Amino acid sequence: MKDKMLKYQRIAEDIEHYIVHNRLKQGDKLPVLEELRRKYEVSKSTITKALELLEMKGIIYQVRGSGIFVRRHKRKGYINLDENQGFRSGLDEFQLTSEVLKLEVMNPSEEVMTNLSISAEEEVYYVKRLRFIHGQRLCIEESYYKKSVVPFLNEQIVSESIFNYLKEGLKLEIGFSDNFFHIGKLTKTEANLLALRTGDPGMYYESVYHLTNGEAFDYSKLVYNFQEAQFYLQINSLS
Amino acid sequence: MKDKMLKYQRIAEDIEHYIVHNRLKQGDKLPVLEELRRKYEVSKSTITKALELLEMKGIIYQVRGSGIFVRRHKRKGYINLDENQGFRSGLDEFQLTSEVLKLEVMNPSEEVMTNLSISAEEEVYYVKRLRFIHGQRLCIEESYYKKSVVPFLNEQIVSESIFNYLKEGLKLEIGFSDNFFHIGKLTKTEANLLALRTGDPGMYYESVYHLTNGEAFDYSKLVYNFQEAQFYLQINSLS
DNA sequence: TTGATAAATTATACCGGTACAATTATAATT
DNA sequence: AATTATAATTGTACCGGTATAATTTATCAA
Repeated sequence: MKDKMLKYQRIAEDIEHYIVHNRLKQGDKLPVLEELRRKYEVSKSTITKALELLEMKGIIYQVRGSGIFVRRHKRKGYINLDENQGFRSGLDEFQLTSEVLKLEVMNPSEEVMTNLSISAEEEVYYVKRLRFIHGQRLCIEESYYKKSVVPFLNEQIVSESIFNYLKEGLKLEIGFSDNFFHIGKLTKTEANLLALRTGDPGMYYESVYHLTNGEAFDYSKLVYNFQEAQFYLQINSLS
Repeated sequence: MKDKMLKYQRIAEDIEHYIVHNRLKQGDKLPVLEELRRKYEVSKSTITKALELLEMKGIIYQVRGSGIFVRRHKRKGYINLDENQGFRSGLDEFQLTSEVLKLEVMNPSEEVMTNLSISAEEEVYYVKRLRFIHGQRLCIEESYYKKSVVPFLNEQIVSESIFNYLKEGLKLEIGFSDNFFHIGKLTKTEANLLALRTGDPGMYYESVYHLTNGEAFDYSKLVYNFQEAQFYLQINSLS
């Protein structure tokens, strides 16, 4: 769990726990920087780094001349897109299960080659799953993993959280992802899998995940059930 | 334009321009940190800050021990949700126009009171627009602005970019926003406005915008045309 | 040629300092 | 009481330093 956590990470985590544990709400004031610095016995810049991390995560916001405040929104039950590597929603997990429809090694199609920037020779794992949230059909998921990065997958792993396996098992570090989506009408096949009707609304979501060194290793296509899926996204002004 | 730009902002902008101007692509290497430091004649930490900003914007990624690389995805025509304050898509703007359906001062409904954290007495501007992209119906937009923050709006302002007016005209600084969305079927009224059919797919998108001091000032509800709207979202692993 | 080992490169963590800008609290003035 | 000027608070910009971890390159041995 704590492979050798950095100071600022540990502090950020501690402050987040403090916020959650004490049930602080939007706008509540945290101790001032200098006070935090004394408490954790680190330099000012380390505290600043920790707070910056929390700010990016949408946990706090800082106001110059004023203080450090808690940032929280009220709505529950939304999938947080900011941290959708395995659908963790802050601290309380969603109850997700999966039915594996297909698992095989194959050569990439044109589409997969483009999105993963690989040649036709390079092999990929293909995983097709039906995912459930609280027992309801949430989405159809088709994923392609570079075999050179993810050398082994089996039914067992794939029926649980793949990203958890990638991080804990393979010690892969995910750096960033590109995500594309649009709305459309379900085909007959899709509708059948989601227990909906042909032509019903669906959200088509594509992701390309990259390691910290920039290498793309996973291309995934999802089709969401319009009745079950609702999303949250926090956006910070960058300046 | 350059109210008094900070060093790291100016440098970040310069590097971004360099990337665009020289048409660098995904994975291209930028000069090493020490070289940039010499070029811009600033301290290491200022360069670091500039690069951090570019990294958050999804322009570059950095690899320890290796270097600084350009991050670009290929797809065009997607609305970038990361910088959707007025729908700027990087450097090339979308061709957006608006038809104003309603503009008035009113007292907030329960829904608006909740989302803006205000009382029934506080007045808000209500703006309803139909927005077009390249002449096609893109979305219906209903926005509520706190009158205490946005004291004046007129037909002229509202028919153009409201956020541009808020930033340039009122010098408001937007800090962050909470965004919620889900998929559904269009009502008759919505379908009429978007020139679609009742029951066609639609994306329902809600935003709450906050100033840098944390105060919520704008609550907006959008309904997107499924045929026109496609979205892009870059997500960085935070650690 | 291969594969292991060492060295150089490069970004990041962390320190502690000064200066400054935005806000808030206090005092002075009307 | 309300306004205005002043001071204190507080987060941010920027500096330049040491140490370290990840990667790449160079070196050496088999």
